[in-house]
Amino acid sequence: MSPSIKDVAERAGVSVGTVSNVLNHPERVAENTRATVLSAISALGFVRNSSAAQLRAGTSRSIGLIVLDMANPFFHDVARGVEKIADELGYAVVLCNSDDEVTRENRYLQVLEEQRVRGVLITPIEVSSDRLDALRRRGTPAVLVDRHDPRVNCCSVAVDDVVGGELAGAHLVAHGHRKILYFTGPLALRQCADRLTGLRRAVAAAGLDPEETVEVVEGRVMNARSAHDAARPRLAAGAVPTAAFCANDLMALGVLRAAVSTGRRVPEDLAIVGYDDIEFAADAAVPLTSIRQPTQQIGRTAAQLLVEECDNPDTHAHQQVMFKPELVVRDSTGG
Amino acid sequence: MSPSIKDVAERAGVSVGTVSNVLNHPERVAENTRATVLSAISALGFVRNSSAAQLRAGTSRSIGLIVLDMANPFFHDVARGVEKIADELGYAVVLCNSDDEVTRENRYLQVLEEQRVRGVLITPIEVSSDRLDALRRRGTPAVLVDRHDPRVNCCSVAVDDVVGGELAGAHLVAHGHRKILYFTGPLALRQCADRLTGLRRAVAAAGLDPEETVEVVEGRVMNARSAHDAARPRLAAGAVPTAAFCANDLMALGVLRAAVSTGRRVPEDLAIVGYDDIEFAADAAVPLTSIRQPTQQIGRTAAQLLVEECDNPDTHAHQQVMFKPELVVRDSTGG
DNA sequence: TGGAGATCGTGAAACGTTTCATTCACGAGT
DNA sequence: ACTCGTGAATGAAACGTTTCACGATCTCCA
Repeated sequence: MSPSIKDVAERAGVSVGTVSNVLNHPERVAENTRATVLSAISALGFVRNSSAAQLRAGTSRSIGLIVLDMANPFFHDVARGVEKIADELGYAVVLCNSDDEVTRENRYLQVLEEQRVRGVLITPIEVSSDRLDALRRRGTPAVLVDRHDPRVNCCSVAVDDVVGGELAGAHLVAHGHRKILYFTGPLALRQCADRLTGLRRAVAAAGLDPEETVEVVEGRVMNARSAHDAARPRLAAGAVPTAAFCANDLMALGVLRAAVSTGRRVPEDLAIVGYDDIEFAADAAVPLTSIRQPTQQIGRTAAQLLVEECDNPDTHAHQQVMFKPELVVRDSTGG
Repeated sequence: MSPSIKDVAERAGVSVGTVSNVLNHPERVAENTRATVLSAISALGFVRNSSAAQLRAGTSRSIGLIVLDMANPFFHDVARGVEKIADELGYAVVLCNSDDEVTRENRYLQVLEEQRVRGVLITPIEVSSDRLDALRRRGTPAVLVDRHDPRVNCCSVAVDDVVGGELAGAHLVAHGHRKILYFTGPLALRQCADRLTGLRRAVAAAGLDPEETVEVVEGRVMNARSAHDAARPRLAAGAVPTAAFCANDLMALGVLRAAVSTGRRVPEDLAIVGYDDIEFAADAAVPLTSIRQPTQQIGRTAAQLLVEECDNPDTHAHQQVMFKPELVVRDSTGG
């Protein structure tokens, strides 16, 4: 089908080894031979067959990245960070989207292993994955993203969600709020539970009773619609809460809409704090106060850890990196 | 390093050919041999080396997808549609994000060609790409996504932006608006220009003078911030326009924020129509009327066209598919 | 009993690279 | 005149599969 290195060699009147050298070690071949070969290459439209190259080389220069959900700006930024570092270090990134489905996750792990990637960056759907363990046992390093390994068996990079909850709680309490709604997804998710822990801790630290001050509104899904629906009845009644903390920005937007449509002013009648500081947070009708995570940094660090492990499999020591989130104050809490 | 088919064969006491058959044509091998081989496989933790397989097979079962910007929900949905069809037809999708940089686009085209993908789906950054032409000339089919080929040399799938502009214009005119601001990105972009053409056409169709009715506000970038900044002075003055049409939803959100912060009520004082119908449009403080494009459908159709071309390179005839967008009415125009 | 099928399994070739030991050519140094 | 060294190119082996023509073994029936 497409021309091979052999065709190029023939046309240039050299051996295949020389053509290969032109491709991979240009300095080893004399000026004019190189020119002849290069012109043969472009005349024939030769494109290297990476399967053959990789088969022979035995090792690839690529890493896999499996994210939970490409629609989520968080993971998009993580991917950006990963690509940046990979680029610098000469690795290619194979991007996979598990879409929160275990079967997809497993399929991608299989594909990546068949492709002999050097390592894998992954936000696993479940805390422990047999498929992932098997991969690691066979010698492909993995780094967990936005998760921690309960057994400290591999590197991981995450953000401290308890601190995030505390930042939000302290901010609201400092503004005088004494009745705070916490809109959250399933508390079975570590992230949701940790943020609540932080919120309560901040409330307690201010000498208030968490039981009395914090009301938890737990929903199944974490989108704007569900938060809007959950918030409406609690706001319509002219009720007590003066503040809402939401487990992500989408939910915060939902609460904001509920406030607007029930005639409550933000932040005068209701202060709102979101989480993630997605792009839209700053551009909401009332710009949202939110908790920002160092997303790109997460990706960069994860990639660095992975490459470090690939390059020094023996001396490598696993690390659990934990970043601190940061509070971004905007109009929704009175700026 | 990792065990090969040969190790498996040895352990199972069969030939390599038989192991290969177990992997690829299980029906050709007897029940018990198959069982022996399978247990050898799992005992050794054998994972097929896809480089070798592909090298020998000569052809891969994968297609490339190069999108402009993974952060954009539009492309995310397109990707979803592509994956769905590819899945059904047994193809793997290699996802690439050119991030609007020509060098990245070219690098990915190179990588995909080296991997011998069967075909490429791409939203090219520039109308014509030499690298892409070369790829096609060498026999890798390509389908354009959200773009059209000026020379009708390959398949393409896009949406009619003129119709989108017309829908928005007709809707606003029907609601009595006689002074409409059009917030847009560079009119050099076909999409932006087409939407304006449609808007003017609708205005003219209602017997109004487009020159007088439509005021164009052209910005360099198409995000919420820029639209907000451009809108503020034009709204603060208690000025004439009663409606805004925005070239995308992000800009519409920016205009909405400008309206809220200058005390204009939406839709009473200012009606707003966005474009794309992104997820957030429905969840904005005032849910946005918007123009919806059949995004997943675009991805599905593009994938089908590509696979069709891969499977029947000879009988294949290029098609330029053009979908019609649809108006989604919500509160921001008085629902 | 022999022969025709059918059913399974074998073994070697081939895919397109990279690598590396080897050869070649040619000056320089003694 | 000879070795030595150096820079350049060669050619064959190897990477791990898949494929395919060919045996080997069994079953069935005349």
